[in-house]
Amino acid sequence: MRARPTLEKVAARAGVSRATASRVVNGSTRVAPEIREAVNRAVEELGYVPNQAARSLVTQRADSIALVFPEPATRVFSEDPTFAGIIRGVSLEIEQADKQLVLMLTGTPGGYQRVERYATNGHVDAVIIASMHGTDPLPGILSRRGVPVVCSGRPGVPGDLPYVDMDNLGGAERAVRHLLEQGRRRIATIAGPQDMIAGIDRLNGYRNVLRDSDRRSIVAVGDFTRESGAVAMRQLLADDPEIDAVFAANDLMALGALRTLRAEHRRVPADIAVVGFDDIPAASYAEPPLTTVRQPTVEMGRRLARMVLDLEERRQVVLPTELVVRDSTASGGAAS
Amino acid sequence: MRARPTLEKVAARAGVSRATASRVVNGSTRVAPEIREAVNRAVEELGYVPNQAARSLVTQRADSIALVFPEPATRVFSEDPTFAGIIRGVSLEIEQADKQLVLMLTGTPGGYQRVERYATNGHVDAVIIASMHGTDPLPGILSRRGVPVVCSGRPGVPGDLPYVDMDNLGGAERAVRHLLEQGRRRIATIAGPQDMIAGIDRLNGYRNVLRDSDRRSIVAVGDFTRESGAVAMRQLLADDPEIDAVFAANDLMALGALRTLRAEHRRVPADIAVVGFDDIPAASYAEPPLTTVRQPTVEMGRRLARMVLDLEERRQVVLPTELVVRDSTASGGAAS
DNA sequence: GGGGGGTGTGAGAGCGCTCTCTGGAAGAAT
DNA sequence: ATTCTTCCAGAGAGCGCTCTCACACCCCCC
Repeated sequence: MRARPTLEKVAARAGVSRATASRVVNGSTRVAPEIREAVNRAVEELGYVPNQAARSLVTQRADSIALVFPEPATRVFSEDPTFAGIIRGVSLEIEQADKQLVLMLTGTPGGYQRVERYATNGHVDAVIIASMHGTDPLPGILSRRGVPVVCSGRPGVPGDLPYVDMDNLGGAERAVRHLLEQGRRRIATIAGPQDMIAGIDRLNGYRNVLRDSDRRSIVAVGDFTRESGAVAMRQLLADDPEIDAVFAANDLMALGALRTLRAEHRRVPADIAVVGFDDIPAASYAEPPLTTVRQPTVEMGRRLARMVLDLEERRQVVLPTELVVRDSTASGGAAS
Repeated sequence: MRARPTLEKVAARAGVSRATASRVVNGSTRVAPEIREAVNRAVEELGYVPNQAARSLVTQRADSIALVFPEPATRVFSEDPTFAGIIRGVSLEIEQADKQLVLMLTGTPGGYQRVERYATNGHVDAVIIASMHGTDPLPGILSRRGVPVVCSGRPGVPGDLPYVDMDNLGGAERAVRHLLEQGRRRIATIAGPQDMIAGIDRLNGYRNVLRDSDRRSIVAVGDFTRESGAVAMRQLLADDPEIDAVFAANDLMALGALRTLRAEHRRVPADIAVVGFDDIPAASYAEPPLTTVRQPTVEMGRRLARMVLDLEERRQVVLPTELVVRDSTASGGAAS
């Protein structure tokens, strides 16, 4: 590999000082047009690219952003396309800002310290944390150490940490209201883990709507996996065989529920309607296609990135979710 | 953010020179034990962390590795857990080597130039390319520019570029042989895109086995999406209604085929057996659970990383695949 | 025509680190 | 006892860049 040209060489070729060359490269306007031209030509001819390390050393900026997936997240990583969407969104914005995206999956339990070291270290300018558990200490720690941080999902501990969240509450409310509108009478829910904000909010949304309509809640709790959805559905059916609708707190659990219902010979949507949450690709291919609540995952990634890049005014953003109606809640079924 | 301590401060506190402090920090053995001890204590007390930029500037190494997903890959990103597995594997090894993982999704068409600039730039020490199309020019370009490169998947153009590939050929052969052993007579395939090595190899595996058994090939081509699998299956059925087995070149297409078969009231596996490839999570939850060929994706990621970290002897590795038998190919079905 | 203000360029320090080179002390060999 | 070798620590250069400061120059106004 031939040695890369330095600013010095560019300056020499253009017949100016290193300082002026630097000014041109960094887009300063206070340079005479003809000189700017000469420097740009030299840059072009030599194929000059600034040395990031040297630049960082003096500017104290790294021009890179860390995206951290804490250990619990890495486990579901492969089956949950939410993360893929976030990564894409973040990547899009980071690329536009001409910075680098450093991905950190804290696979090992000790991974946190590694992240802490790297982040407090000047390696990265800011950290985006795809934290699932609201009680995750990492955002607080980093923030206190002076590292700009933004969380995907509202942190559980109240405070002024910046975050981008989905409207889980509103989405759940809309989903359950939709079931009511379809004439469903006994509406159960398969809730998510109650130590995750998303799980809590979605259950609250369900409860809010049922309370307003004077119906009682029928709740089973899963852990966002397909298997737990199947188990929860069995339990729900055993508890109350009259159930005619289920709101699952995510699609994976809804898919599990569908499986149980098939095994128990309950027709969907004729006997029982099912709604999920997330709108993962598999939802639309389910049998029957699953009504669900869509989340703007790529947009979430973008906003997260924009926030740490200081392109965003607000420090706390909640993105709207959208009900996607498919066959699993088709109306008229309740009449049978 | 309080100023981070420098080596100078550590040296002062330990009562040694900067050079010696540097030696200790970098684990040189040629330092007296008591001095090493003193320096380590100072590091501890001050919470010293080396400045990577300064280090890179002099060592000419970036201590970070780029993982590049070319544009075509980013599209399927969200539905294909293969990539998630690779990322995890790479991340695991990189973490162990105490380096950084820079993720680059070349979302925009112009993204290639950005990757090229970054890589030839000293930003990263090496590049891992999750290239899907065998004819991707990027690996060759970077390699010629002196950047260490390794590809996930065998490059289409013959040469000595390092790669880690799955045993697509062997896996396909085993799958089709399995169908023969189950007594299936007319075995069709839904092939993948023929501009991807994985698509080509899997089709060749299918052909090899059928040729050896004097059966004729029945081929439809898809593009690895669920929808294309459904379409291909319809076409296959129209072409030859006597088909009693299908080998799909990936699980998504197999899932699509399953959907078509259900719509056409063909029983699986009684009337027709289905095999997929990849063993994505959805395969085991399909109706019926899908027989498929498992790929060691995390292991692939690890090997890719180890290769660019020079921890691997061989420059070209093919990882074994494994047939996972589930209900979709249960035997006896052909008799009905 | 001389002083003030503005504008564009160059000189040079220094970011924090590694690494070579030199020097001195201690041990081995004659 | 003297010289040679070995080993360890320190001095200092310099990686490539940015940025402050000083300086030269030109235009305008009184």
